[in-house]
Amino acid sequence: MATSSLQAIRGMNDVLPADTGVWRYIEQSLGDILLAYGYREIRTPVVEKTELFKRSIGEVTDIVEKEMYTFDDRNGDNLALRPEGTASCVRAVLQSGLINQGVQRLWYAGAMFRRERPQKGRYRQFHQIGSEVFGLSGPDIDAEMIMMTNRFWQKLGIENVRLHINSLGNLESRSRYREALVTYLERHIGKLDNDSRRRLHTNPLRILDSKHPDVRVVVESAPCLTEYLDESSRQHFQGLCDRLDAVGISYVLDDKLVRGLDYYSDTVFEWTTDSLGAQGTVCAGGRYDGLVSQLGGQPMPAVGFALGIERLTEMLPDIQAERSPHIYFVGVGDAVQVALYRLSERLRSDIPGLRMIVNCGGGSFKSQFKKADKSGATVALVLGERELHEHNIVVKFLRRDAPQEMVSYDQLAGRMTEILNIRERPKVVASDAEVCNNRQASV
RNA sequence: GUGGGUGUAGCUCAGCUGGUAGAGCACUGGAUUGUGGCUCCGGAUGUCGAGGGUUCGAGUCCCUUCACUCACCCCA
Repeated sequence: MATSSLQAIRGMNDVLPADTGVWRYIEQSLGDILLAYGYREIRTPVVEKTELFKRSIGEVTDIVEKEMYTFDDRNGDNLALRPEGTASCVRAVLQSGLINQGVQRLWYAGAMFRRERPQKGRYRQFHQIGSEVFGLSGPDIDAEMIMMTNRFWQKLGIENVRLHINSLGNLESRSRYREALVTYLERHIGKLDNDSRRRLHTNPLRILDSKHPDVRVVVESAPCLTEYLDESSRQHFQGLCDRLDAVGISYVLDDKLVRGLDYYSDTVFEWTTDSLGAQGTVCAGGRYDGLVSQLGGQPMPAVGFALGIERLTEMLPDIQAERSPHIYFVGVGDAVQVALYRLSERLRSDIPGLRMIVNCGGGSFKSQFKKADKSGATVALVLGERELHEHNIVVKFLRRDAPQEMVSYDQLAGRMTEILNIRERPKVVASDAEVCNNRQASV
């Protein structure tokens, strides 16, 4: 790789044709499940005012302090590439008034940006699929989301993931706990590493999931978050556990699980794996009942989660979606070139869903057949001078030991349909409204 | 931001104590002048990541820098 100047930005990757199939497979599979649970898609801009993220994620989090891509717009606004999806989603829902139109089950997918040092499973531009629900305060919706994510893994065939759950309690109990924790940690300050000391007064809960061995020992006997929960938080959390038990989803109660973003309260959860090295979190989320009002709306309960697509792609076996062409159309000789396109275009019209590569750039029979083989096509159609005169086409099987056939122009589409067993993809419905209309029409 | 490892052909890599590049795969042409996959024969390909230094001479040694990668950190 000698070209140095025209490279992609560090930590921002191309997804090449060999991999786009996996991406599509993930996006489509998860999109289907979200649709099945009644979640609707929302799309928001990649750029927002920096202020939005400061007020939601938290001023003293690492994301806001040192990982955001920010810049001044020409009018003086300070803007940022979004480091996560929740803040934008809340903003959009407030701005549009959707928040006042009853319960909203929403999902989004898109690129997020954090300026971190790249490593396995962590990139500066990465892609998340996430979901946010507004207007429900009970543990039922928390459970629903976890059930839905559980279904993601089933659908994708991912088995080596574990669910961790915890409750952070409401704002009051959390700040009481925070005080107790700080008091405790200050007594053991000698054993804390620099990072933990720095956090002691900015984001002390994060010290709980430190990987530093000495710090872990200190944390072992720290005050327990669970003991500070009030009755309603306890009941909420118990309600979640009961529902997970009921559907047979196993989980680890992890009282050291806190999340890095400030806005979480009560339920937090995390799906992790040990097959991804240091970046083991595949999907994470939780409840954030305070965020909507924090951003200027009426108080409104909310839950959400996000998952990292790159991390999923690395956990998936090579599921090469069947995308090879059905037909490679070989055409040799100047005289056949016009007829070649008359036939191939007619064939495309006659067989919806047909995947066909028409040879371009000329070449001998031999070289065209080599390309046909390499394309992975099931059959080669052959049009040469001879076929042109006799008004027929040679059908040659590339993957099966069968004699080649001679077919007339008029029989071609019929014979190809027999051979290739093509299923047309179901039509995508444009909008929810259209679904309703269709339903009424068919009643 | 901090540490470790690695940068040689499109890909995977070899290149001993310094003597100015090689293999396999892939690509391409032919054997087979209208038929791919197997076999055989031939061909093209490199600013040896970049810049500087030491040396008669640097892929090889030294410095700087960039990128990739893993871990810390962070988090999806």
